[in-house]
Amino acid sequence: MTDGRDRDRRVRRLGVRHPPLQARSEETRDRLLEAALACFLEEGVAASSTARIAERAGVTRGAYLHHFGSREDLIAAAIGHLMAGTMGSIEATIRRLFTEPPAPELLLHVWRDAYPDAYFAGYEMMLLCRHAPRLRRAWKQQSDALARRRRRVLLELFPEPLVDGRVNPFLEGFADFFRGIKLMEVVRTEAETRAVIAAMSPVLLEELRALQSLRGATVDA
Amino acid sequence: MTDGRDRDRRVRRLGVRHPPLQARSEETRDRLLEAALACFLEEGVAASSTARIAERAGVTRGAYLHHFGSREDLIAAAIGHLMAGTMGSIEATIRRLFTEPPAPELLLHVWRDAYPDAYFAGYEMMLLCRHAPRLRRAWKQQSDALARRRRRVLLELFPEPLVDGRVNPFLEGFADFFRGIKLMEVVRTEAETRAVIAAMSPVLLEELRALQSLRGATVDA
DNA sequence: CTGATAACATTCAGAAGTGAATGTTTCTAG
DNA sequence: CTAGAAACATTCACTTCTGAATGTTATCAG
Repeated sequence: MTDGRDRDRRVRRLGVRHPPLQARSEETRDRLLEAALACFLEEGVAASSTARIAERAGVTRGAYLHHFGSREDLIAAAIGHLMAGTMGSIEATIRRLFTEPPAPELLLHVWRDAYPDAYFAGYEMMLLCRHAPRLRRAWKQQSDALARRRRRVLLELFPEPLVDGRVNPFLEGFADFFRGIKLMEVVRTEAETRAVIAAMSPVLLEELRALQSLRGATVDA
Repeated sequence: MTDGRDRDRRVRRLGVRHPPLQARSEETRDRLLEAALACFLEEGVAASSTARIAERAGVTRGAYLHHFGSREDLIAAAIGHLMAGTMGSIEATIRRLFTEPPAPELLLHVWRDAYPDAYFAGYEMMLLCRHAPRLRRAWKQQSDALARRRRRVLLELFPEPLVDGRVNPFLEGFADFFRGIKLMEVVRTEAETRAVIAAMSPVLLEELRALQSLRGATVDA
């Protein structure tokens, strides 16, 4: 009951960090999350028991249980861990989309760099959200943080009035297209995937060009 | 061991169908598959035990076990059942795409009619395919059948040389976009979804118009 | 240096799920 | 009308997973 309050008080008393112990703890936590994501990716979420994850992390099941009260806790944390890990890549991709010339290769690179296999674990967890309110809340919280960061990048590249009106929604749709592509990789060959991207290239690149031409421009009202 | 051969011989001897018994059997099978898909959709594949599915189907666990030797068998069959059930909708959607005027509402209708919630079960099963070769084979077999049917519709609407070269790949990408949209519905409001569709409408509709203008035309070589 | 506490480890009991094994009923061919 | 097979039902044994309970070790404030 009062654990949370006690801990807060202690943390306040000691300052924000107490490195040695805390550091070890956070490393264990990180190892567990990394192992969880790797396990989800390679064996599937359903097949990833907490025991298997702890084993892969090289910690005991007890350590896992110390950090995460339940399997759901772990998954919720894994969602955050995955998103945090891909923030950099997403930021880089956005900059690239609106600075590099929109050639067909650009889309191939986006597909390869910005949509790594790790996303399969994300899709599985996203679908879990459908039936787990707590996971859905965790997802929303994390994706909101990601959206804020994305918006900051876009505000650098575009004048404010344009961002929410045209660039943001297009980027969402653009991302959705690649999410669909990524999902279908499960049952497609790489050649088929490339063919689909190639088929959609003209329209996407055209819109990209149109948006690029608006960079730095301002729109009144 | 010889069950398969014996059965084949018997079927050949008696003709392709022996209705009354066979009918009851197939009805049970269908109920199981329907229940499985409903369960997958409403509770998630992971949470859908064979017992729960049998219960929902209103049959005993024994009946289930008689029809499907393993849980994987059931899922493989469910993949086929889901695809078979959506064939008609897909065919109708394709006809609609290339006959109706490409207005923004068209895309909203496509989203609503051609991508029902039932697809969430499909996405979960698709992701299972990543770690289950048998499921992947089942998926490929079914989706090939679906592709053949789709091609037949397209050949009606377009002269042959165009189908594989331009129309088919575009349709794939078009579908991928909506798959991504559908997937993200898990963590989006309907308003957000509509905004994304609206943002992508111009480019998609333009391409659709371009393809429509090729209907009935022929290309030599 | 010492008590308190966080971090980690081990054991345990209960729940659930799967498929094999073994009945029982219903139907149909001959 | 009867043998036999298919459809359906029940029971059972086995494994696996999870989280609670409880024990041990390492760190730090005073």
